[in-house]
Amino acid sequence: MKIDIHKVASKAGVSIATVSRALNGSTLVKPNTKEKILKIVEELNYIPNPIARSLSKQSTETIGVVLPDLLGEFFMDFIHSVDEEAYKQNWHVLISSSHSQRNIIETLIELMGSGRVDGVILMAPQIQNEVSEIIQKSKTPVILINTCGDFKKIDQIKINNFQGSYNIVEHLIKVHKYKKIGIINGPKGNCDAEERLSGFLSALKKYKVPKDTSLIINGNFDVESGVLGFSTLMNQPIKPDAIFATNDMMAVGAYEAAKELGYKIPNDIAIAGFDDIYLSQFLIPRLTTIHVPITELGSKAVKYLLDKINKKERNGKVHFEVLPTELVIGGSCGCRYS
Amino acid sequence: MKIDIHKVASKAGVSIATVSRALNGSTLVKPNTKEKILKIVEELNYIPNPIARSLSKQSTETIGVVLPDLLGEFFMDFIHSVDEEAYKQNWHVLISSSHSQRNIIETLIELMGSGRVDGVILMAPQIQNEVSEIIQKSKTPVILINTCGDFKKIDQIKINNFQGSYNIVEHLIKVHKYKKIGIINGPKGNCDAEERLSGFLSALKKYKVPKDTSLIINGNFDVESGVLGFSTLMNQPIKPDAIFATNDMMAVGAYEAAKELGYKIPNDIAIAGFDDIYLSQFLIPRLTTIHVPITELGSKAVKYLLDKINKKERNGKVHFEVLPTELVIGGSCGCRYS
DNA sequence: CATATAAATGTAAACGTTTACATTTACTAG
DNA sequence: CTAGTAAATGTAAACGTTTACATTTATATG
Repeated sequence: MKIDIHKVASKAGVSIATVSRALNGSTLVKPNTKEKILKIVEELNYIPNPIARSLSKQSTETIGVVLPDLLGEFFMDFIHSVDEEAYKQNWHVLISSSHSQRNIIETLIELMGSGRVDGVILMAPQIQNEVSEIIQKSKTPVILINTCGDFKKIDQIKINNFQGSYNIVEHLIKVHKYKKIGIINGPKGNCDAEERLSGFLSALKKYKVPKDTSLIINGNFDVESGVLGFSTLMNQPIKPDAIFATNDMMAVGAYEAAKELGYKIPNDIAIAGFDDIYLSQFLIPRLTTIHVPITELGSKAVKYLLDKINKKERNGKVHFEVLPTELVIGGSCGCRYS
Repeated sequence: MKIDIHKVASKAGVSIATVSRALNGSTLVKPNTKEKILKIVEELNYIPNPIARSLSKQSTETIGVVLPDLLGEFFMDFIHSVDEEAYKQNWHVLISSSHSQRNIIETLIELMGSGRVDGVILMAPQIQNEVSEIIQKSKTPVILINTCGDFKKIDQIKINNFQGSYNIVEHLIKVHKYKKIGIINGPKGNCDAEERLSGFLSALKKYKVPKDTSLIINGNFDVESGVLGFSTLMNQPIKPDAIFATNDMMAVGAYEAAKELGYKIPNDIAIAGFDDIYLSQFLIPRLTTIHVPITELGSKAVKYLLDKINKKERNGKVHFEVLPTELVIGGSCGCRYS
C-alpha cells in the first residue's frame, strides 16, 4: 500500500501542512513535533512524491540537456560533468538527443513548453537563427553551448575554437616550417568547424603562408571522412606537407589512410587534430592536438543555468564566456615525443 | 501567459474533458469537434503539462537507468541504445549514476519509491544480495543488466562473459599453442570479472594447460591497472607467453607497459582483451578481443521493461536472457592481421 | 489578569491533468 | 412521433503535494 502525506500526518497526529513544513525545513514548526514527524517518516519509509511536488511548486528541480547525439567520449564526458555538478546541487538531469532525423528545435520546444524541466542546456553547433527567437519567447532559461551566431540576449559558453586552431597551425608553421598545410574541416554550417577554419586561415595570413583553396577539404567529423579527406589531399598535384584535421576522429581516419597508402607520420606527412580525445594518446605517434576543457564546460553550464533559474530577477546581464583551449604536443607534428 | 487545457476548451467551446479526450485518442469524440480542437491546440501551441498528466495517470512514461558510472564508450553506447529504443516508443529516459561515493542502493530506492519513473534498468555488476529483496518488495518493475547471483525472481539480461572468455582463451591455446597464459582480471566481487575468470579457467582445464596461480592478477578495469598488471606478470620468474586482459582498457594499459618495457606484441608477448571498444581497432597491432552486443543489450532491456510495465498481469514468467559474444581476431594474439 | 503579539498548527485552495459517472444529443425502430 | 439506445459531451472528483490565509496556542507586557 502506497503511503502518502496523509498517512504520515494521521500517524503523527498533525495536519498534512505541518508534515509538509517539517519536511521542507520551514522554521515555523516546533522542534518537538518536527522530530516526531521525521521519526514517523523514517518508520514508514515515506518519500514525498516528486511529481505532486513539482505540480504544486511549479518547478521540477530537473534540468534538460539537449545534445546533437549520444555518441563518442566527448558527449559522455560532457554528460558526466553535468550530472556531477547537478547532483552536487541536488538536481536531476534529463537527457535528450535529437535522435538523428528528429529536429532539434522540436525537441527543444517540447522540452521547454512541457514543464518537464526548469531549464535547458542546449549544445547545438549547427543552431539555426530561428532558435534564437524561440528561446527568447520562452520563459524557460536556456544556456547555449558551443554555438556561433548573434545570440546577444542568450547566455552562452563555448570553447575557443579560433584560438586553439590558430595555435596549432602556428606551431606547424613556426616550429616545423611547413609550407603547404592542408585542412580537413568539419561540415559547412557547423559552428565549431567554421571557427576552426577561421583560426587556420588567420595563422596562415599572420605567417604569410599562401592560402591554397585546393588544400581545404570538407569532412563530417567522423573517421570515414578523415580517410577520404586524406586521400583526396594526397592525390592532388600539390601535396601538403602537413594536414590539420579539425577533430581527432578525422585525424584517426587520416592515420588509417596514411597507413593504407604507405605514408609515414610525421616523416612523409605531419598530422594535427582537435579535441584531445582519449584515443588520441594511443595513436602512434601520439597525435598533436588541442585539449578542450569539457568538464569545465559541463559544470559551468550547470552553475550558470541554476543561477539563472534561482534568481528570477533577471538583472539583464547575459552570461557569455569563452573557455581557453590548450595545445597538446605529440609526435604526429614532427616533434620528438616519447 | 501560460496556456492550459481550460483555455483550449473555452476557445473551442467545449469542456476540458472533451479536449482531453480529443488529445488522448479517445473514440468517443465527434470527428468534427476533434478536428476543431486540434486546430486550436495547434494555433495556441498548447502542450499538455506532463507533470499534471503523470500525477493524474499515475504513470510518468519515463524509465530510469541506473549506472555504476558515466565514463567511457561502453556506457555511452548503452545509453544511446536505451535512448533510441525508448524514443521509438515515446518514452523518456532519466539517467542516474551512483556518483562514486553514493550508494547505488540509495539511488535505486529513491528512484523506485519516488514515482519519478515507471520502471528501472539497473546495471550493477557488483550488486549486493540485499538489493534483491528491495527490488522484490517494490512494485516498480526492474530489469537487471550484467549481474550475477541468485535473482531468480527478477528479470535479467546479461552478456555471456563465460563463453566469450572461454572462446578467446581457447583460441590462444588451440591456434597459437601458448602454454603460459597470464590473466589480468577485474576487481574481486565484480560479476563480469568473476565470470570471465571462470571461462578462462575452464578453457585451461579443457585443454589441459596447467593453472598457475602466480599468473592470475587482479586489476581494476582501468588503464592504469593494465600497466601494473603487465609489469607484475613480466617481472616474475615464470613469464607468460600470452596475457588475457579481461577488458580492453586494461589491454591498452598492457600495450603501454609493453612499449615501455620493450616487449613487442605479439612476438614477445601476445595480448587479448574483452569488450571490443572502439579504440581497440586502432591499437597496433589491432587487439584481439571479444565483441559485446551493447546495442542489443540496451534495446532489449527497454523492450522487456516496457513489456513488464504495460501488461500488469505479471504472469509469473521471469525473463532471463544471455546474449552471445563474438571473437574478434586482431594481430595481438599472433594471427596475421591487416 | 487581560490584552497584544508571536509562534505553531490547521483548513482549504491551488497546481493541470484524466476519467468515472451524469447528462445531453443524435439516431433507430416500432 | 416516441421510446429506447448509442454516441457525444459535461461535471466533478481524483492524483499528492505546497502554501495563503485562518485559527489556535503560547508568551510577553502593562
